[in-house]
Amino acid sequence: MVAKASSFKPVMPIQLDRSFTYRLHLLAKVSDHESHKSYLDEVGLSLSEARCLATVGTFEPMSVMDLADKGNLNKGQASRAAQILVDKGLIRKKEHPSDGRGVTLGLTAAGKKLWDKTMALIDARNRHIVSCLNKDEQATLSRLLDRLLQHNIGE
Amino acid sequence: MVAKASSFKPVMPIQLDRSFTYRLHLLAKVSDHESHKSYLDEVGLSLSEARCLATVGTFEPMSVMDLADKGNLNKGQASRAAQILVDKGLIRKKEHPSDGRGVTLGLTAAGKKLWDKTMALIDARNRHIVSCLNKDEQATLSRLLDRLLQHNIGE
DNA sequence: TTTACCTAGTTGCGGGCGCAACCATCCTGG
DNA sequence: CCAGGATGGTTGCGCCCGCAACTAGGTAAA
Repeated sequence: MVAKASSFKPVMPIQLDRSFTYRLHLLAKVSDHESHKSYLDEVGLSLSEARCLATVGTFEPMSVMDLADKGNLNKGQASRAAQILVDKGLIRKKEHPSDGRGVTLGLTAAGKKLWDKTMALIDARNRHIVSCLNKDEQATLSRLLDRLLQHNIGE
Repeated sequence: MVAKASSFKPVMPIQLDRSFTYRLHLLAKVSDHESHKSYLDEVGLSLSEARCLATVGTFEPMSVMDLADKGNLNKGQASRAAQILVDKGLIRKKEHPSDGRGVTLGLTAAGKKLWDKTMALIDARNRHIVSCLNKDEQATLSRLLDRLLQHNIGE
């Protein structure tokens, strides 16, 4: 007999590992994990550091709050992420000219150099992850993603 | 003039917040966050606890390694998650009959009751998250997800 | 001007997770 | 039998993140 401790499950209520949230969570985890390794190898930055550098380089000059918005972080995390990159000499923190509370984040020269490499890496990762889909399928996925995001953000 | 600190960006190399990894990461984060709140409200379990309970209830009897496999956790996390649910009186840990190292995880009576509620919740969350798509679109998304997972797992 | 709120940013705390070291138990070959 | 390796499970450490408290600087109204 098979281990008897369990009750019968004649019909599985839902297929746990077929559910959207399960697969979505898994795909994001795998994708993040691969990206993390890639960024660490190629530019010596963790996933979150690379994302932060990419964001600052793309939208500079920006405040910490801007970084939080664009990077989908809370302000605490944005503050810490920025500080890490400042400590690494990749971004610069200046005081805001007219508001004594605010700061202005921007790339240093070293940061700019690494930003170029990082953006290329991010691009490569993005192309790789969907390389199993043809152009049409990629476009479809993109549209569905947008719909899902719009529907699920701020519900 | 606009803040001068930044260099010109005549052509944006890639649209950071349009990239697949960005949107995927964001969608998963939002989805997990909503699920977390829902589970906490309705059954008093965190996201990971609810997932663990759902998994054990679906596949019991199972070992800690089985839990790690089915729940996409490493064995450390699986061990801790199981212990938390044991401490909450929801699952039971028995020693494996023939292998002194192994344990056998299964639901307690209280765990079974909460499992029912939890599975209903997970089902509701899953239906809600894709409720903005019609049946065809959901099926398409499902197929694309599977392709992406197959391509990106163990690359 | 002074009081009360608002906002930008920092920091402490705790949970989730990956990783690696570590035990205990088993298995296999000599 | 016993030495060495494989395997199941636990635990310590560090990173990432959400949350909330806190500081400091603005702002508006009495």
